[in-house]
Amino acid sequence: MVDLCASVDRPFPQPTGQDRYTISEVARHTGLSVHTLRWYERIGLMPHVDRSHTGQRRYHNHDLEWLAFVGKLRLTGMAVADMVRYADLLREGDHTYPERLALLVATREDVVRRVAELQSTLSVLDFKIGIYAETPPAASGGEELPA
Amino acid sequence: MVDLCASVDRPFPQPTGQDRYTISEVARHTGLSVHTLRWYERIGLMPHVDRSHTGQRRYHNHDLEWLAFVGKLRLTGMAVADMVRYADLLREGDHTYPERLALLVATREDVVRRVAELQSTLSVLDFKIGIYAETPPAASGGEELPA
DNA sequence: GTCTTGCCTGGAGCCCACTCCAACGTTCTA
DNA sequence: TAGAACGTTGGAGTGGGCTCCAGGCAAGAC
Repeated sequence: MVDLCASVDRPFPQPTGQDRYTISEVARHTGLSVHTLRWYERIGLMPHVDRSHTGQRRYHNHDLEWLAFVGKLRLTGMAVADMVRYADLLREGDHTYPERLALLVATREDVVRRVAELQSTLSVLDFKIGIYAETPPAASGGEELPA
Repeated sequence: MVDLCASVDRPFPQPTGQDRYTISEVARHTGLSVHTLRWYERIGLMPHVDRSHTGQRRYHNHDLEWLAFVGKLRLTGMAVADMVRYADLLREGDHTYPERLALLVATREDVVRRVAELQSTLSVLDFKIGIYAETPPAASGGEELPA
């Protein structure tokens, strides 16, 4: 892809909106470390990041969007290997469409299940917290157990 | 604590309800591996498990209850180290009451935050899945990106 | 007796997702 | 021209949460 903004190779800070970011800017923006950004690239989770004429990474807005999506997948608890799989499928083209959809649907089901699990832990926690709230510190009533 | 069921040292399977379980029975019951059960004990997450006269572990119902609670904490995503901390606090007695309560409340807040995060990933997933559902495989319309 | 099954122990090993390191290059500021 | 600040690489290290292993004991079945 031709870089339309290459006239000035602006080397430093840059308040966003320029579609040409250094690795540390992206780190600040995404909350990922520069280590992690480079690692994502090495393992194939981040496709072909553009480089400046001196070989430094220059991220574009579409890279930030991809990273945002990856961030969401990370929040779902999806394994990094599976995200790499998804990225691979995208690269491979249209015929991988069913597998990609299946991956997303499976992930969605996972998330729904995990939400339910968390809700169940919430009721246990609320029950315990309720006991603590009712019971004066001295008289430990319905307590768990440790000897 | 005196073991009221010790007359017969029943060596094998045992359908639950006897308040005297071998490690493999507990593993089956909890879904944890025997390795993990021993490991929990080593790191102080499991207090003083009773032993048979030959030195084998004999779990009681209160141990199963504790393990069930630990299982819930595990589902919350609480670190094992924090669970150990909680177990330690219980052992230390009533004066640790405020810290225990604080731990549970903090965990609860964590869970609530995680549920919100998961809900937000759900809407992203649904959006993507929607795109896949609308778009015929051939014409990949609003796709993410990988080059 | 010996075979099998189940249990014991301490310590090593494994997988995941980073995280850091050494050695070096590039560019801006003074 | 020097120094600071940022960037590059491949490979090693870290921490969490298990997981496995070797070597051995105990007890029922044949």
